[in-house]
Amino acid sequence: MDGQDLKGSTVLSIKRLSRYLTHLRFLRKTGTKEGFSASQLGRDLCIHETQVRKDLALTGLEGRPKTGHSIEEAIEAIEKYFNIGDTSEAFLVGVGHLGTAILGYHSRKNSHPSGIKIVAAFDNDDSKIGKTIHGIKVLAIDKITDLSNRMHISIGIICTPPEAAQGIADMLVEGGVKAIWNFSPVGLTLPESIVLENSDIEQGAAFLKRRLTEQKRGKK
Amino acid sequence: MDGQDLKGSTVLSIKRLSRYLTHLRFLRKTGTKEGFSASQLGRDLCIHETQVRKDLALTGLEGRPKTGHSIEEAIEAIEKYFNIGDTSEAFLVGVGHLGTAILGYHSRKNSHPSGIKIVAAFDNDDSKIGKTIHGIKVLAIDKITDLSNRMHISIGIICTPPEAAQGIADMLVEGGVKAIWNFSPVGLTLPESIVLENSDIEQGAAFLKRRLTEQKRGKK
DNA sequence: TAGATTGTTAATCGATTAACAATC
DNA sequence: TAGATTGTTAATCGATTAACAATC
Repeated sequence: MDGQDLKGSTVLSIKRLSRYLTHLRFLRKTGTKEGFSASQLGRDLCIHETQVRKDLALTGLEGRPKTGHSIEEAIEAIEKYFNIGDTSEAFLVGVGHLGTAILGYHSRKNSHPSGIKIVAAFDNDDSKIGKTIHGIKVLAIDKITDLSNRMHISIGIICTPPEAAQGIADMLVEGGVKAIWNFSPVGLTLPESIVLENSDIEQGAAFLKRRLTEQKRGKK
Repeated sequence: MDGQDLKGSTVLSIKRLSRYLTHLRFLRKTGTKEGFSASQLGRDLCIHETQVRKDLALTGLEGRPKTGHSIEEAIEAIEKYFNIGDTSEAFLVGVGHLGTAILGYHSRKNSHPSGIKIVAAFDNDDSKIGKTIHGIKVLAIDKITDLSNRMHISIGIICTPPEAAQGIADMLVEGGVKAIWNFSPVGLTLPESIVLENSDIEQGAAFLKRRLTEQKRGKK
């Protein structure tokens, strides 16, 4: 199986690979060693070593018995798996606190470690339109579809309040985006062909509340 | 099985229940009907109806054949399942863009729809310390442990750069928090008893990049 | 060589979906 | 009553882990 092979890339393996990449970059920056083994990486991230091997196999990476893998080679393989070198351009809609935070991660000129570059932002608030945030100009919502078509934007990032999310998604789809990254807590209805990732932050809060509740009730 | 029963609450069912709650609150606010069925809710959120029934059963909610469930009763049951009425107090560490965004969601005086209230924020940047953001005072990092102990804080929210995350986690644990909500992209090492939720936003970016890559390579 | 590690096949485990009796 | 919907048990599906041959 090589990196071009599409088989077996489930959402879970993809997100683990993202964690491997983050950790390996961290090792490259701070560590002294050039190599690692699947069991080491698994120990660091609390993931079973067989799982790590299967995931790494998805990228086409090959190791050597007894020696393990090269950190540098593994980083390259995972970056290629994610096609990080080929930057995807994105529009971000909704420049509230969260939108501004996402802009901060994805707008810097030369650093796109995840391979996504936000090239314009949109809001319906007149006091924001025209301003520049993190070097990105904020434009009016009604420009989304036309601009997206003309600039061949591939990703739309939705950071609006829930009421607005579906309407914005429709505009982005009409603008020809291939993927939508939805931070609003609503389920969007989209054409089958559109890639959708929901990053509803409040689900994390719910999880914590429930586990704390279990502890409390369990102790009674 | 009733709401006090701890069996079967996996991380997946918990996060689905969070989505049900969001959607049912939305229906209450905007809709005209008082009831819903598991199949309707499943259709709205693209979740199998049997799954919805099993998840709702975890909260102890009971419906009536032919009629379905009451929206109001379901919201109450899920809120009780998450113990949302019993607000948990939290410290937030790292008041960058993301930290500020999270503060915006969880600091407002009277509205804590997820049951988490941030009561203080911390940063190591002198230009931020002493300021008030979203009504919350920013304090120096070295106050975390002592203050957390004295105030009996139950949740620590980490929005720092990756290098700092483990050190902050240690301080929070020493301060007696029962749960950590980690937005930094590193795996934390914590005592078994601490509840941990990782909300690494960049994993969403990785997922989109991979799916776009598959589409592109598949078309070739 | 011996031992550590890889990569893969088989077994297990858990989550989802199907089937169906109960009932309003 | 008949039909829709609930709630649960059984079957299926997919993801994780165990086992093991290959090899440096």
